Amino acid sequence: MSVVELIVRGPGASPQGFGGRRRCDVADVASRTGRPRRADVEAAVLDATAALVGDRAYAQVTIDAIAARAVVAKTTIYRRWSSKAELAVDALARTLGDPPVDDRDGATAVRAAVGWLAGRVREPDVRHLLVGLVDEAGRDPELRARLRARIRDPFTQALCERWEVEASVVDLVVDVVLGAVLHRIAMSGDIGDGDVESVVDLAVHALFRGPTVSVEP
Amino acid sequence: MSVVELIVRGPGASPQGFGGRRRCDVADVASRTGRPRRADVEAAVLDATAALVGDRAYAQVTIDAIAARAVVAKTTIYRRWSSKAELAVDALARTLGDPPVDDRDGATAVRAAVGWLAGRVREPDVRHLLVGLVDEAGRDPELRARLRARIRDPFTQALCERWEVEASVVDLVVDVVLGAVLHRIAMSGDIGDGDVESVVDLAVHALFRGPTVSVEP
Amino acid sequence: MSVVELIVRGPGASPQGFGGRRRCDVADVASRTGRPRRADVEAAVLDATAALVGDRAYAQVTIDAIAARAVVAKTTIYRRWSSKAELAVDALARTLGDPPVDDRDGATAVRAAVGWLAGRVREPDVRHLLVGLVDEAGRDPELRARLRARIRDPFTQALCERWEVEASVVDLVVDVVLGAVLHRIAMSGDIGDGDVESVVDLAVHALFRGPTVSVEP
Amino acid sequence: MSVVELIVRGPGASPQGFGGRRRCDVADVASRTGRPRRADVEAAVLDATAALVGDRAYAQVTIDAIAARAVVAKTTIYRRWSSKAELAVDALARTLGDPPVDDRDGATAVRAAVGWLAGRVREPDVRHLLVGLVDEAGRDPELRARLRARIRDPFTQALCERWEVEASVVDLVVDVVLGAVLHRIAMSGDIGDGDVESVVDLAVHALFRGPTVSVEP
DNA sequence: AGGTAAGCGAGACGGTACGTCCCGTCTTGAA
DNA sequence: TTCAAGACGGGACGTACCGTCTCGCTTACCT
Repeated sequence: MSVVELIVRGPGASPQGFGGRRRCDVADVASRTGRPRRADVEAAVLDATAALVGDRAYAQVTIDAIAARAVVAKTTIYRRWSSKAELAVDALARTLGDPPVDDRDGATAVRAAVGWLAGRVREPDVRHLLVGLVDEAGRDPELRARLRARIRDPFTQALCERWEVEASVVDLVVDVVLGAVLHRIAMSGDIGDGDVESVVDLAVHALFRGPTVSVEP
Repeated sequence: MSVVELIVRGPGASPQGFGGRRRCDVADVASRTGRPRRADVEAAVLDATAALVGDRAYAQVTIDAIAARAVVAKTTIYRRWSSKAELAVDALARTLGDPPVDDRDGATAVRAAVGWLAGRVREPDVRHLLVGLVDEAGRDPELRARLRARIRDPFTQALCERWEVEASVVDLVVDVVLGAVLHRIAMSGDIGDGDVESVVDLAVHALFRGPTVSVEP
Repeated sequence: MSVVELIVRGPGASPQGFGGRRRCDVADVASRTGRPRRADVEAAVLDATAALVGDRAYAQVTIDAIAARAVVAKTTIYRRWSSKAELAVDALARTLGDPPVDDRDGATAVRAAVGWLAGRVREPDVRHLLVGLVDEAGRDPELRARLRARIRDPFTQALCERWEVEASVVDLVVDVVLGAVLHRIAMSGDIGDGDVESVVDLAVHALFRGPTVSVEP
Repeated sequence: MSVVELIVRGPGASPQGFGGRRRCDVADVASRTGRPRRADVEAAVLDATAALVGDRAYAQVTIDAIAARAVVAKTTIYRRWSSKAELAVDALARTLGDPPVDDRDGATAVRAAVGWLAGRVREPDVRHLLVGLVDEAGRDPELRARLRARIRDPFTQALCERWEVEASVVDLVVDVVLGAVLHRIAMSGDIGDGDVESVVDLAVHALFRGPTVSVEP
């Protein structure tokens, strides 16, 4: 089961109450009666979101524009996602994708996976989505949980299962890599390949040596 | 707009909107004529911004609320800062402050300084401002430059002058620390003291060992 | 904006501001799709306008106040009327109403109708609206046309059809009566019943004698 | 003593309390101490006002624009006139000017004077000023008084003195002529020469026959 | 085959904030 | 004192999105 599938389905249907009255979760299509939902809407909307977010920043992308681009009514979007942020999380998960399969042994493969993540977050669409969500997550605990569950956890989990490293340390590594790359681009507009390498090395080093490093002058 | 300017541009050159042009930078006080700007406005607005941003997130803080809290007209704010972002940068610079003076020798003092930065960014006001600005910086190169110049450069410069480390490496350290802490809080709502330590150690380690680290399993 | 329109114009053709285009005319209800406009909004807004304009002058009445009084969002007003002036014309037409039916023969009835008009324009709401619009009409040809079509023409037409007088002469009579009454009140704050009589007589006299009168001392 | 002089001086210095604290009246330059007022400011400001009001409508002309055009500071304007309306009245009086001297006998000369007034009010500058003031006069009794004293009364008075007609009737004639012409232009954008003639004839007829006319069908 | 329940497109709606414009007042320094 | 210059408080403007709602129509499943 790919991370994307896991994300879209959710790791346990997680009906933790998004949306007051509506049934906004994409997954629980359980209802048998009535006209079934158009199957292609979800992908169209998610792709439209990612495409628009590739050009302008997240806050500049309006729901109306997404709806227009996806050739879908705004109502149809809000029927599936209760807010722009929720939609963005799904769009991000879909755009981000899964790390490539890697048959190599431990450290090499782990480094490659972290490097892949660092590379992905440099892309405008991923970056804009993530930065926009980080902003909104500051004022919405549920969004934080969703973000964790859909973006960070799948990655962490994959690494843990495959190469037996501790989850909490991997979480930190992910936060360091994503945070550092995003912040550097936010400050400078871009980040050089060398600096990406540095950040990844830094983080992965911590992964294997343990997080705490003694400093001698 | 001075009369001289008006004469040069010709009367009726701009059929409406005299006085529309602004000189928004707080710094270029150059103008010697006319009523001088109230000296206390800047501090009042900046403090009001920081105070409001301590409670809710940056995007939730309206210019009207800032004006009301600073007991100042909205127009007065727009006369000095051309946008909310520009105002936020100044508020952040003011709120952040300078690292405490430190007489100790090299590594210890550097670590302390970086640790101080990590601690500051955990505070709600600094964090909200910085996260909000990172979001907006994605779509505004000038804001990026401003952010660099007002927030990161002073810190970097202080470290470089005092303890002779390379600026580009310090920049990276700052980005790693800020990025990692912000991202962790965005994902988890909080960051433990231990994790802060880890991140600081990680970054400072790189500072002294050089950025690139070879990894052996 | 329909999906079809969007497709024709191309996706992303207008990078922001979807839905920015308005169809402000209250009349062209043509659109059959979408949520229908609330039927009671128009009357509520128009009545609110007339009521507020009865107290203070037209320029003092804000759109926000009208919206508040009509218990309607400001955006809803701007969706139907593209400007305050357009709204005022409709409010004026509604408030002014039609001259009372009159079965009497020619001159008597005509005089009564003109007298009715003179009486109506003395009322604060009609007067404030008309004076405000006259001011704005000076800088807006479309508003002039609208004003003619909605206010003067219906009255003129009614008189012409019923009693067979020439339209151009009736137009002049209307302008004389309205103009004179408004101008007198603007200059003096009020106009006596006798003067109203004089003005009406003056105008109606011209109506039947023809407009040009030779003067011998 | 010309009407303009009469207007500028005021028919008795009339210190009826415009402006709370300031001494805004142009006339009472009595003060002996301090720097004397620049003599040319008044004409420059009044001319600038008339010139600007010739292009755009009264409400579109800002005090800043007038100040810029007159090459004068806004403060200087407000030192002499307490509001835009008061300034406009003076500008109107100056622009309007006096009826040309006329040695002919009674009716002919009276008709010529009224015709001159009708012609003046067709000019854009006079018209815009007058219409704008009529609008504002609706909400300001003092402005009404000023308008009467400076615009209508001098004209009326001149006619009364010279040809011995009753003031109240002349007032009505003036209101009919000005009102009708202004209203027609407001409605139609222009008024033909024939219609001006008609209006003048109408009014002057009333002047000599007495206002009330019996109507027989 | 008809009924029922939901999906869908379209767009109106309430609400909030924005950034601009202009008014009339004020505060400085120089004349 | 006057004047130039321009900051200031205040109020309204018209726009932009958000997320909700209400229509009429469509499309499945269930009697």
